[in-house]
Amino acid sequence: MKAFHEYKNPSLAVDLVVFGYHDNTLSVLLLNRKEEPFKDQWTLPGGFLQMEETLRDTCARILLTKLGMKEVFMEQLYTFDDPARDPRGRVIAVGYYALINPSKFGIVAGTMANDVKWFDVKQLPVLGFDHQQIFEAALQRLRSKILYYPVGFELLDELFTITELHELYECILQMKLDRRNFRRKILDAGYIVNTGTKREGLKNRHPELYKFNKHLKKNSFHISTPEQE
Amino acid sequence: MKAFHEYKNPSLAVDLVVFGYHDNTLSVLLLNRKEEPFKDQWTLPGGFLQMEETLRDTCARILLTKLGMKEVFMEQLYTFDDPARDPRGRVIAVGYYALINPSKFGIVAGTMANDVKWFDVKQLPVLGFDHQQIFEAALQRLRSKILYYPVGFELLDELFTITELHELYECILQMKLDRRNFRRKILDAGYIVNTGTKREGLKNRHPELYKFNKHLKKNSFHISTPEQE
DNA sequence: TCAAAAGTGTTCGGTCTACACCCATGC
DNA sequence: GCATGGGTGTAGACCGAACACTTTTGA
Repeated sequence: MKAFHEYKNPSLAVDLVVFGYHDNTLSVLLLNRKEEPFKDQWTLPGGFLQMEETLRDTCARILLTKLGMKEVFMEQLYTFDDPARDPRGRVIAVGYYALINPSKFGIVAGTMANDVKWFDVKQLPVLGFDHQQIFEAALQRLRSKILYYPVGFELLDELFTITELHELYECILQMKLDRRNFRRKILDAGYIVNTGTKREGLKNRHPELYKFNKHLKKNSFHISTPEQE
Repeated sequence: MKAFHEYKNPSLAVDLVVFGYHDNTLSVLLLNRKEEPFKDQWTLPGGFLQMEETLRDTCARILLTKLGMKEVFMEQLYTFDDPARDPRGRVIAVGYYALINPSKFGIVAGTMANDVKWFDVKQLPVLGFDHQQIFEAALQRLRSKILYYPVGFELLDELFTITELHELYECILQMKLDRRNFRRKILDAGYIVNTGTKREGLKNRHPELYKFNKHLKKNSFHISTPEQE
């Protein structure tokens, strides 16, 4: 057996799938690379792990320095190890996904540097490296997670109406959900709390505003979908 | 930005949670370390990634060379990155779990080298490194996966009775499941095929032998548990 | 008073659960 | 024939899906 330090090590990177929700559209944040390889192509934000960092630290550093975001929801996805995934050499990438509310950081389409851009998940450009694969894993995880875990609140404002939450679910899952059954499911699960206030200034009846219940009793619910996968 | 090769890299290892099922007991394979750190303590089998290997390759190499097993079911679990998880230095470990049928490899308790041993998952010794955490993640994954994906067949012989499959489920989930409802659920899902043969030589009625249906139509089922988690 | 969205309740049908009964075998 | 486990059926509870009606608001 070799001594501990004799092993050659691949580089270790994280790649981030940053989801944002705005105007009834689920988007992903992409960077336009200014260097080879994949110069002028769109890729996921990412970076190399520093020796003293945890993987979460690395993600947080990238989110803060490259994108100006902090304290966002984040979860590890999967570790991607195709030896050919990076033409520069052997790089193992740990995929993470993050959920952010774009309005919190004042970065919406058009106002950002032209090398950082939100893309509708339904209309992604060709991505460099194996980032298409990482993106797909993230979207799949988000879609299955939202069915049994209250993950949508990370994407909305602190106060929201049930209709807004409903639209978010339909947008992420890309399917129609019965409005009334959705409402009952979410309320029964105890995930949201009525604040007693209403959203004003709308044309029609003023809907009640809810907030996320951080101290919920039950720890799971289940939104049924016609095609379980 | 630093040039590509200037980054220092942590070591990259895999750690394996190898599950085996025998005599109505779910066991994990542990190694007794002969070196520091954690000398004479039990740990999960593991090893460092070689530059030309995928993570699966590394797992397969460890399984073959250390344990004499090949062509086993394997799945990536999670990547563990606590900077203090290995006292020798910074080591990132990608956890994998494997499901094997001990009778296939002729390694059962007592016949193996005394530094390799099966332990009942209910009576594990204190583990070195962060291997307790990795083990727990693996057991949790196995328990949730078996509810909707036909993963138990990796642990059984090619031919098995429904009662044997039922006992396996009860053993892994650590709960009683109604015998008759279990039978219907499994049969309706189409996951097993009646071979027409029967297990002979038992005291009572000879049960029918089934095999796993590799070409199933539906791709999911759901075993309900009293306490959904 | 009308259109449009928000809020509430009810019916129907399938699925899961908790059972009881018969069948095959070895002793 | 009897003890033991294997195979099959069924009534009731429960839950989810589909759907209709009333309420509130701005114009």
